[in-house]
Amino acid sequence: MELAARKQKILSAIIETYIKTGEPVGSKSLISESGLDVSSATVRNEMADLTNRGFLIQPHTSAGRIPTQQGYRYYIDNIMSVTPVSQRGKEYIRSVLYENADSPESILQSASDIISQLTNFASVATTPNGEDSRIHKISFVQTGSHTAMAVVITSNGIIKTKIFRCEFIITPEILEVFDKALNDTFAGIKLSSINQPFIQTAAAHFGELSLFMPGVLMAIKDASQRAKDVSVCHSGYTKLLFMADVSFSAARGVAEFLNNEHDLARMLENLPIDTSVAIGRENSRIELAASTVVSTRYSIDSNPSGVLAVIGPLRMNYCRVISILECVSECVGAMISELIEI
Amino acid sequence: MELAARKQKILSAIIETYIKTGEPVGSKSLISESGLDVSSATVRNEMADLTNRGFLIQPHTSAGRIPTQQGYRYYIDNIMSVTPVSQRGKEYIRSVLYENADSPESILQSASDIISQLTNFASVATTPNGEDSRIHKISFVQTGSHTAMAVVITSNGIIKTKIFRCEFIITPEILEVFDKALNDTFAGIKLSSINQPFIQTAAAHFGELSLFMPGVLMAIKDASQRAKDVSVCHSGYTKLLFMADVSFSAARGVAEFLNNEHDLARMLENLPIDTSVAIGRENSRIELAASTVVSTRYSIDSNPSGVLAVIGPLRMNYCRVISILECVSECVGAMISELIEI
DNA sequence: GGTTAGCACTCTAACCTTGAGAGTGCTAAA
DNA sequence: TTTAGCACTCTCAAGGTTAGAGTGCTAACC
Repeated sequence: MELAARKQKILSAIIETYIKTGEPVGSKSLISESGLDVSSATVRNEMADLTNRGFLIQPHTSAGRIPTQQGYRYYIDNIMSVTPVSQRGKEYIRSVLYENADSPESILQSASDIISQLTNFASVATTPNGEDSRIHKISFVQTGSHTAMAVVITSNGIIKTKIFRCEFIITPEILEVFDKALNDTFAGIKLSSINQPFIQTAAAHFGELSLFMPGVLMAIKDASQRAKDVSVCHSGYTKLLFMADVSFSAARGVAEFLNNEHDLARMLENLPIDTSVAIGRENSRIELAASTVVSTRYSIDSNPSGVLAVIGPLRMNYCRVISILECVSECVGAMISELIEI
Repeated sequence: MELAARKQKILSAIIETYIKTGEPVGSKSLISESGLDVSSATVRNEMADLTNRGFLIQPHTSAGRIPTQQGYRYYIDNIMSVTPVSQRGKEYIRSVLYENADSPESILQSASDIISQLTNFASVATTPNGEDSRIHKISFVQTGSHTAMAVVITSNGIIKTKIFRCEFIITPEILEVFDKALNDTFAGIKLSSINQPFIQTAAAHFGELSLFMPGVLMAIKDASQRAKDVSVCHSGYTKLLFMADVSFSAARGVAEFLNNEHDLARMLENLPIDTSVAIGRENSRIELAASTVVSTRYSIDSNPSGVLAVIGPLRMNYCRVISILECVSECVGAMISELIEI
């Protein structure tokens, strides 16, 4: 549905005013604020039409108009143009991310923090999906007389550790045996194929050595599992409380959904590759029917990987949020790519 | 201030009814619910007296009474008796904690989770203070051609890792040199003395070897720092939203305080050793003036260590919360002690 | 002296009414 | 096609009313 130029202009002005003020926008206040060169009556006619077509609604007869989900959608798709973050802003973002650039997880946590800080909304970031990555190396560190830590390093740079316990006293020699046997067995194996049957087959393969191994094998399975699973960093959840135009019970629903890492990860996994905006009921989850999720994926070595997203009310400065997300995404992608190459 | 037996009985009945219902308790409804063998007029006289003495207040003239901070205090100190968690409950708690019993941190996270789940309030748990503990061992794991992970194990069983980067290509031989040199230097050193000057002295001591070491030394300093610092596990923060008798802005203040890990850790550090209840303004933090913090410390090898705490409204079932906290505390202490011995 | 029945009193919460203000849609004229 | 004008609608805030809950006080009772 194409809108005439003036209708677009009026829709745009209403949305931008509403985003700024949070108040329903009336015909009179609109012309005084946005410098449209027509009378309020003309604006009223246009508004009535935009309302009929579903771009605006009136909370009640004597109130101004506010944008509908469809109104925001049209604005985002056809009117809004995103200006990238300024050079100075970009440098600031990069410097903040750089402070904790040791591991993908810490970069993503910083990313989530800074997105939340800059947008003032809740923010989440997922680690790259490890479904296709493989075991690169397994190492062991003795941590006690009966305990040791397995360190699993994957081909996509994720490092997971797991402490395990043995019935017998651990010696450097035993760890060496573990190291050799397990790297022989696991190196190059896809994380997704390390499941219970695989572990059992491996144990059988080790013969009598396997008697020593239940703890080790479970530790490796656990660490591989966690390396494969997408984990979710988040920041600024308390900011959800201050989404004024959302009811208390809706905020409660959102908070509970976000705290359920499993469901959240699944929803984030299904988001598209490009920057996208899911407004209200466009979201796949009913809990988010009164929220907007703006998301993008960062790329590692040009392959789209994890998600960065902002969760906020429908009424948000989409331009600003998208530009921040894209800037952080670019920096995160570059940093993680660099981290893995080395 | 000692209260006569009947006054105690009435105060107790009012508090217990109020905790259950959340409604101000009137003289008439009190006798019908709590089986006191006197008339409502007598109860009214006693209530008037308890109000004069500061144990109760009336929200307004025509409402019933609700307990004041002082009322709760008297109830907790002189009336309430805590019945320990049932055997079955205890077994349940232990089994949940056992699922993730690899490290102190994971035990404490599970502890926080289960406390929040059982009490339906927000819960926090701190790791043991590492101020007095020492470096037990440092190990290295190669993670990339230019990166490696330092693993710092402390005398109190905390294990921290930190990835660092070197300008040169890392080989097993180099890591061996690091291992030897650094264990010689750091083993037995108190975490609290590993600061910037110490690192510089150590670097000077290494002579030309130190040129290779800036990344390593910083990694060890960082890991030691984190092993020393108390870290805070938390759970159920969203439950703060549903504390009905607290205003929205107060909930906001609490949420923001809890999200500030540094201030929160400092407050928790200053809590007493025994189980304690800080009601409303008894809390050291102004943000918690409308909340109650119930806390206890778990003991590692009979030494009081970190804190387990519940943060909720004044109106909570203190009996139940205290018994749950003490039960979890006992289990956590035993598990961490066991973990370290091994 | 402690306890109780009775009663006047107070206060809130819920409801209604009212008026001001904001914004609209429609109509007729430009 | 645009605009001025106007009657209309609806919300919000303020003020008023009523029912109900709970109180404190007094006088009688044990």
